[in-house]
Amino acid sequence: MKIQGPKGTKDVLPSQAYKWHYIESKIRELCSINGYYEVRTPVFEHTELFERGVGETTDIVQKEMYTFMDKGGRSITLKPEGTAPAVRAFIENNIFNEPQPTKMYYITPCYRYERPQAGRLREFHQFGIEAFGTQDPYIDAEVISVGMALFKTLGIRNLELRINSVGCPKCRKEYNAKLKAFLHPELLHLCKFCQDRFNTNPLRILDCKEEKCKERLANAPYMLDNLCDDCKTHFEGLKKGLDIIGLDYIVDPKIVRGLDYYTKTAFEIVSNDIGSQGTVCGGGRYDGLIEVCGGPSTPGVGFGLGLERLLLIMESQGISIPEQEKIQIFIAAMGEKANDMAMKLMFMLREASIRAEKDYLSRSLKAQMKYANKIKAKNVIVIGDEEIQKEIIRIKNMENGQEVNVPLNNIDEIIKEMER
RNA sequence: GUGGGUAUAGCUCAGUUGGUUAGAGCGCCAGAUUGUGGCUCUGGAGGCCGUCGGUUCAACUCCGACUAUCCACCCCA
Repeated sequence: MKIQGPKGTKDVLPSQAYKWHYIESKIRELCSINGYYEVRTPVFEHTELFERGVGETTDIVQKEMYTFMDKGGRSITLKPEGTAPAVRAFIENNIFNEPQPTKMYYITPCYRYERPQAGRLREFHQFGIEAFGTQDPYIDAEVISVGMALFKTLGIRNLELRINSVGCPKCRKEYNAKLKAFLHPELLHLCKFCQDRFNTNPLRILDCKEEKCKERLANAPYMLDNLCDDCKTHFEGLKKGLDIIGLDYIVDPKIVRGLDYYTKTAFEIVSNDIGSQGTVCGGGRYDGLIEVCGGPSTPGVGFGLGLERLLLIMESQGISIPEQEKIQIFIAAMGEKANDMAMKLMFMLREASIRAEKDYLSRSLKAQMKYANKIKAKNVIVIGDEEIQKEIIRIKNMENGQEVNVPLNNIDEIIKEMER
């Protein structure tokens, strides 16, 4: 019986890995320019970190985590997101004692037990950044700008930046009461999902796509209109910050984040090109999270960005990625002696950092030429008895078909000829 | 967790109203005079038609279950 990869996982094959390398290199370059430094945290953490950090009531914690007992009887969970582990590392290593803000980024696999669909896997990869230690709304704008800059450098178009404020614990509590008071008499007229949401996540009701719900909720109060002075000032600061750096945005009072830790700023970057899972980047501020995880009261802001979704958008927009480097020279050999010579020559060329390759399947010369063509080798060296005897090899340029003779033992000359 | 689609060669897919040796294109391998690729031509390998059960004289084709996969809901990156 054939063994398959687990549901919701995807191999990145050798012929495709260059796409990931390309995106990762762009990310690292961008983070460096913006002053974010990489943090690498384990793929698994104590379950409690996510229960506290992500929130006990969230779908992620309640039904989507890969949780198991290790042999020491500890409850372990594969990370479902990157922020909580980054926060844990920040606290555990006392980074809060260093000059603030602390700006870090990560590229990491994440695990969520969900039904796979377009743009959603059980193992997926996230690029995220976090800025700890300041409440300045301009750093919220900076964080958003890093996400937007990545899309820009990759040539991705047609994205929408949507921003909102989800308030702070103080004003959210008042607002929740107000919202529930509004919703309660409407409850029977809403769809069954919304009736469930009333208890679990009333904010989500505002985002329901059912027509009848939309009608009933036309006059519902929004968090955005009920912010306390502090949160209101912060949101104005964010908008001003985005204006200053010239980022277009849409204020969308319906944006809700699914993780409990968000406060004030919430934002999404959305694409219409990849099906229903259009949010490619989502994030916001989480001023209570570090304290909840056992650290000193410290504000923070960040985002997570799905790399598979990023790749999907690039694919659907026909954005080309520089291909991986091809073999520079293929060494075709005829006969045992020539094969030994090819082996030696190949390693000498590689020592000189030339991407050289030879035949390993005892193919005929013709088949070796075909193979060289197929792997897009730029040049082919042909070695046979005649060449060994004369100590001269022939280099063929595969683009124009021209051949030249070069002394067998002169690596410099060979390299010069093939770069011609 | 809920709903819908799909399952035939390595890949993308055909396969007539159930009927006898299951096909194509691409890919792979080998040839087209003796030591040279791309184009073309010829040949070859490769399928328990997802699995199990049922209907039938007869099932790739019809029915059921299971599994896998895709898409959508939920939710999220």
